[in-house]
Amino acid sequence: MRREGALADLGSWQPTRCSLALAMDVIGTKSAFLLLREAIYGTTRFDDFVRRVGITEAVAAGRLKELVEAGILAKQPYREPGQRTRSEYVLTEKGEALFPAMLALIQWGDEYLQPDGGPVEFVADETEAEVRVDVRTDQGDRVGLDGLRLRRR
Amino acid sequence: MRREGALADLGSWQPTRCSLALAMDVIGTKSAFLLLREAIYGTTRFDDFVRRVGITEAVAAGRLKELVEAGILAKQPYREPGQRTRSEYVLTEKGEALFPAMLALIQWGDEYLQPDGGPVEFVADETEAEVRVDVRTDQGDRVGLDGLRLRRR
DNA sequence: CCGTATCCACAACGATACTG
DNA sequence: CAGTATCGTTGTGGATACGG
Repeated sequence: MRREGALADLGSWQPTRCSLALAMDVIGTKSAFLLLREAIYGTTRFDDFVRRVGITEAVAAGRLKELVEAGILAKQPYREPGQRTRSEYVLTEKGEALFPAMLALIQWGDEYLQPDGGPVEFVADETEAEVRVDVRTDQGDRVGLDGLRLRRR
Repeated sequence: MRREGALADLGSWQPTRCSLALAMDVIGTKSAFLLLREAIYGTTRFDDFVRRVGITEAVAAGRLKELVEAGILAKQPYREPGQRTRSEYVLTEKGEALFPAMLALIQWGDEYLQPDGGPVEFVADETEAEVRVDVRTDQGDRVGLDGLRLRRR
C-alpha cells in the first residue's frame, strides 16, 4: 500500500479541517469517552455516571455539561409517579451516532489489551447474534487498510 | 431499548476491566489520536508527523515513543540508496487494527461537525468504491443502538 | 439524588532554543 | 532529518466539603 504517495498527491493538508481533530476538540478526554460509553450502555443518571465511570462529581458535572452543550447528550427532567423531579442525560441522535466509534475502540481493547477478551458484548435483542463493527465498501465487501487510498472530496 | 435494565442485570461493574478505559490509557490524548490518523494516512517520518499534525517536536517525540512502547507503531531504520540512514514509524498489526475506530470517528466528524462533509475519504484502490464503517450482526445485517443489549462474557 | 465550590497535583501542550 | 532541553500555561482530574 502506498498511502504516503496518495496523501502527498493531495497536496497541502489543513489540520484544522480534519474531522478527527474537530471530534477530539469535543470528546477528546478520557472522561468524555467513558461517560459516552456509559450513556451507550444505558446509564442516564448523574449518580450512576459518577459511580460507574469512577470519576468525581465535579469532573462528571463539567464533562456532562460540555456534552450537552455539544448536542451529544440531552438533559431532561422527568418524574416517576410519586417521586420528585429528577434529571436524566440521554443520547441525542448525534450522540448515538458515536456508537460505531465507541464499539470499535471497545473491540480493539477486547482484542489487544485484555488477556481473555472483554467483560461484555453487544448482542441483537432477539437473535442473540453478536454485533461487530467493521469497514466495508458500499458493495458490502470487508476491507482492511491495504488496498485503500485517500481521495479528496 | 431498555439498555439500563440490561446493564443493571449485569450486576457490579468493574471500571478497570473495561476495554475502553484500557484503550484510553494507551491512546487517550488528542495528540495520540492525531498521530494515529497520520500513520493511517501513510505518514512515517518524524518531521511529517510534526508538520501535518501541527504539534511541537517535543510532544511528537513523547507520544511516538509511547505508541512504540505500546506496540502500536514500530520504529525502523531504513536507508534509501545514496542517502543516510533515517527512521520511520510504521503501524504494527495492533496499530492497523485501530483503523475502524479512527475511521468511525472521522466519519462522525464529517457528518456532524463539518458544514460540507470531510475533506477526504477512503476509497477502494481499484473499484474506487467509498468505504465506510458500520455495526452489523454476524449475519451481516446493519444494526443501530436500538434493538441491542449487553451480554456478559 | 444532583449537583457546586475550592484547592491541589499532575499531565498535556506550545514556544523556543539547541544538537548530532 | 530527527530529535532533546527547558520553561510556562492550560487542561484534566482527584479530594473534600457543602447546598438545593
